[in-house]
Amino acid sequence: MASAYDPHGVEGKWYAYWEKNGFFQEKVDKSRKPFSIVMPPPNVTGSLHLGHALNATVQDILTRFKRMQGYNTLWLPGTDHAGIATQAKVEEQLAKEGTNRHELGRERFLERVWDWKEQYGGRITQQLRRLGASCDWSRERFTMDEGCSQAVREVFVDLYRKGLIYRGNYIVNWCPHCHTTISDIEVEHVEREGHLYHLRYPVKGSAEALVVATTRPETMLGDTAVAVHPEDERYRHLVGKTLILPLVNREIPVIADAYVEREFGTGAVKITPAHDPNDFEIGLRHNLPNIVVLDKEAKMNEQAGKYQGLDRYEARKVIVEDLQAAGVLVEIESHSHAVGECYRCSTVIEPLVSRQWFVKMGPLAQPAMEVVRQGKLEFVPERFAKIYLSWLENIRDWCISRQLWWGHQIPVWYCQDCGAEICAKEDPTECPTCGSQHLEQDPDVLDTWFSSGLWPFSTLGWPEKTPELEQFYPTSVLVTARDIIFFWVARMIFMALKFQDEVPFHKVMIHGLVLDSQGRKMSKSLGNGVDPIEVIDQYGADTLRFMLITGNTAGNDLRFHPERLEATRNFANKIWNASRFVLMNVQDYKAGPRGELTLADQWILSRYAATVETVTEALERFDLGEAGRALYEFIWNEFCDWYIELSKPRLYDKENQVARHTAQSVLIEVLDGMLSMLHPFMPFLTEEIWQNLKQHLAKGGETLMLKSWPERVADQDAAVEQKLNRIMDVIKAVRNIRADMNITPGKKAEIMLVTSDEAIRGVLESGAGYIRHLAGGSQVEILTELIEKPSQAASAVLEGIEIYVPLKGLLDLDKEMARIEKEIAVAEQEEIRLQGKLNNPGFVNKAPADVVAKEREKLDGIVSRKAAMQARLQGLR
RNA sequence: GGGUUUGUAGCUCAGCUGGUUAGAGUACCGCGUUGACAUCGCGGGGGUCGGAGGUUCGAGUCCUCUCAAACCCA
Repeated sequence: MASAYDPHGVEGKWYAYWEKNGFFQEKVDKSRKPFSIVMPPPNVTGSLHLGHALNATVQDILTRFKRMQGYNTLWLPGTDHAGIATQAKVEEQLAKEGTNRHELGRERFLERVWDWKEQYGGRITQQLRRLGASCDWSRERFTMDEGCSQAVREVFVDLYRKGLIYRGNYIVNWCPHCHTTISDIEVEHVEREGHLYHLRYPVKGSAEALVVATTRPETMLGDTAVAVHPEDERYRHLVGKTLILPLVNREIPVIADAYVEREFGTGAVKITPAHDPNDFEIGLRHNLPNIVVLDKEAKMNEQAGKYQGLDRYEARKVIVEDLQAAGVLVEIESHSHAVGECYRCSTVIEPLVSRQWFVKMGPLAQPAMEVVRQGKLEFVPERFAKIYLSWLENIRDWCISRQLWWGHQIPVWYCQDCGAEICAKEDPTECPTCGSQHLEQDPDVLDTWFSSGLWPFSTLGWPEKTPELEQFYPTSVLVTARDIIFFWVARMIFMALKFQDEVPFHKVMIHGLVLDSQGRKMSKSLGNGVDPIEVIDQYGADTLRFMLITGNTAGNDLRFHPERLEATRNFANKIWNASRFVLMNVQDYKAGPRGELTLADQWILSRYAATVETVTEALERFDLGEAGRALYEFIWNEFCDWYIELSKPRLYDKENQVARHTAQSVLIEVLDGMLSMLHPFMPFLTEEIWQNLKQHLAKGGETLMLKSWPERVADQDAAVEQKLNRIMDVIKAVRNIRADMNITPGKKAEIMLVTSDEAIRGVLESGAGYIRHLAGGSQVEILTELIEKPSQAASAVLEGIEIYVPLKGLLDLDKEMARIEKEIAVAEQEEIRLQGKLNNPGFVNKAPADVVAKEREKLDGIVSRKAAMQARLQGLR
């Protein structure tokens, strides 16, 4: 084995081995408890980013853990057809070829998209393999595959027939760049500097005028009213009067509506129902006409008269000039306000009234809120339940039609002869009303989230009643980032409740976003993205995985710091070398009953037991960071720093084969368990090592990933741990002396330990060898008392133990006295603190007896330690 | 405007239901290479836990207010 771990070659080798042998696949097995996860499908156009890497790592850890625990495990992968994104990719291609989708026609265009998907769509799933994802690729799904499409049809038709899907003329978010509607949550609100234009609208038949304030003067052409607050004294007399709309000379009414904010602008708002969602609502309340003045390119249309053909921003300029010339413009104020942008292309969206398909949310949202309120579905961390609920409480109907070609085409046909509207699971051939065969399908497709909303059950075979659906549904947990709670999580929940009468998953585990080192979102435009594949190439997948999950706590965002990768890489190397040490020293090991366990053996087995417990419990509650940290500490600080060192004398002692064999057996046992627990976190490294270790194990197997999870054995031994802790304290104290006294590590020194306590004496005697070995002792002498204190010795005092390191002629007396004085000062501080506490009647009377006893014991220890140090100081003077 | 989160060592973060002298990694200082590892070992310095009140015998941890930052919603 090389002296440093090199992930290159190792990772690909084991992934291929696992996948080829079908270790990721499990058949439905009713005799075992199921554990299932459906992967949030990444966009088929996408390539892996760190967010995916974190998401997949979390799922993989949980899956590998549960698999080792013996659950019937399924982690189902797949990709999302990503309507706009994918269509845009192919349109880009076509543009390069000098053509476009309209020239190609719908059918040929879709062929091209499928071709594209076949060719490039597998990229992200290949990248997930690099990460070590142990999902069952044999069950990989795609939101547009046959089964998912069938489910979409089923759901659409059912909701349509129940009146939960309707078509209507409403205001929607139109992206002039993507040429499609987008849903409310696909609009990002961005704070922008703009202007507030004050315009004077004359009152008909009067010299008076009403001044309105607006950020979008160009939409005035579509104004159909002006609104004021009903209780606004300034304008009360004008309500019901008629205004003359400048430039177009249309008569519009002054209406009263409580929506108007009196303090904002002039307190009078122009109402353009066709181009503003709030105005649209007001328009409905007051029965106002909608006048659409912008077209699908966001250019002024024929309703705009002489402005027709102008882009909305050019139109603004021209109209403002005209208004000024007409004396309508009163003033222009600077004003910053939130502008809606398309989440994909950042084009300012245009609210537009048009005819679209909607899902009626009220009846679907209610049960979706109930299951969370009743605890049938839990969010981890639970605070995300609040965000989810408040969103559903204010939900508006969901616009599901998209003016794209790539996606699930809406299963509604219009009869060209009688005008009938047909919604059917199977494509109809003739009109059921008039028998005509002139049917035309609605050209729009469904929002991508409509199909991903069905993901937890469509991927398990629904609408068929499959064994998979029966065994693995509801899924155990959904793991996802917090930014798609609305987009996706909520939709899966209400769809599942509607079509399965059951939650889609028992728990939702929300993790944070991966940010750059300055805390900014990673984005293409900022160029601050980090490619996980590059990280894997450089450090290995195990390092990336471990760094991602130990970086912070559940639900919080994580800043990406390259230095942390180095630290984790070092940890991987540490494991590698500790394992290398074990393997090098067990070459001759033969299984068989071991001899008596030493204190060190008992100690590491006790610590191991505690670690199994901590790690298992942490994983059970999805606290991966805690589990990872517990493993890190056990492996580095306990196994490597102490146990390996403590085992060396026995391993190197050729005289005592029983002792050597016993040490070997404990090393093997602990290493085996340690690798098992670490496997979900660092699958490649652990498999590589374990394959070398398994020949020494009673229970081998083909792969570590199918090995059973270490049992939670309750043999943690507090007495043993206390004993070894005492020995460690002595070793640390001697090391401390040596460092302070500049005794070079190579130089051995005599160590004298004095104790009058029988029990402590026993412990020291059993640990004398350890002390000599780890504290650089030439010999260790244990005395009950010391009549003549050595004057030429450095010393330290522990509870019940005095330590002397004789330094013939080398002792710097001043330095030694200063050392002791400093120690005494620290002890005194502590004594004062404890005395104060124990003299407080409130504490003594009200605190639990064991807490008080502990404090008293501590004080006694300090007092005697201090006395011993003072005596020592006297002796030196 | 409403909501959520964060504020602990120079930096990045732990610290579960309030109870040892508040931890780790990294950085820094000193010593060190004979047989797991210099991607290492040993030792060390460094924090009035954002601020102010309060509850409590006891607060980094609970409550109120306040300051600062990030994000979400309107």
